[in-house]
Amino acid sequence: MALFDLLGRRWALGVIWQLSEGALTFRQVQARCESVSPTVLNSRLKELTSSGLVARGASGYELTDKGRELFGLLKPFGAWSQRWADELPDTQPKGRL
Amino acid sequence: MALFDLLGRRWALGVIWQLSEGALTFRQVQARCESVSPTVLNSRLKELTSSGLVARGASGYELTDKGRELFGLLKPFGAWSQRWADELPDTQPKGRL
DNA sequence: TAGCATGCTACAAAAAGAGTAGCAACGAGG
DNA sequence: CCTCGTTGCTACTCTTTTTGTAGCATGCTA
Repeated sequence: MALFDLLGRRWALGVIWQLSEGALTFRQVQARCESVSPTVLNSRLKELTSSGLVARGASGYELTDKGRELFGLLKPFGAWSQRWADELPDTQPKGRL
Repeated sequence: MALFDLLGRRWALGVIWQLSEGALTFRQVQARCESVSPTVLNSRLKELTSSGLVARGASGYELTDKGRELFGLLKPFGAWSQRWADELPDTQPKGRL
């Protein structure tokens, strides 16, 4: 459950997803996750770093081996979410309570 | 990203995980996710229901076919998180900022 | 030295979540 | 019919998390 606690925070999954395509600087991550505030991004980055999923390399933040492992598990979600969105024409995927 | 937005809310992943073992009543889910408040549980359940991942059956809430598909993708996380927790002896998995 | 990008912190306001109470609806037992 | 217990859920208050905007310190280039 600790993993779900870590990943169940806003932008945690998004950051990992963005980082999977290669190392990114702080501001690059920020730009790709459009509405993420630097405060939260910094928190997520610290959490993910101290969890050994992300590390700082020469060219910015990047996934560690563990992080890439996790992304391997996460990758199928991309394709699945496509189909899911397609087959969900009548409901609002972004439905906020 | 809509999927990550949905799953990146507290207890969303946990609820799906619990429901994977069979239908549960509202209070049963509540009991298994120890610290989830009824307010949030109700929100998550509504969100997941309107996203077509969860439905109400005779014996409570249960995963739909889509929900079970998603759980199929989620399942490997269980084993992976074990190893991850083992290899992370010096940091706090529950580290709150 | 001036300019610019980067990583990050400060701070206040807003949103989400936790925790506790309690209500309406239902069935079982008396 | 009247309790008793269970269930799904809402109300309400308080705390934590997230947002949004500013801005600072550092490092590089010119």
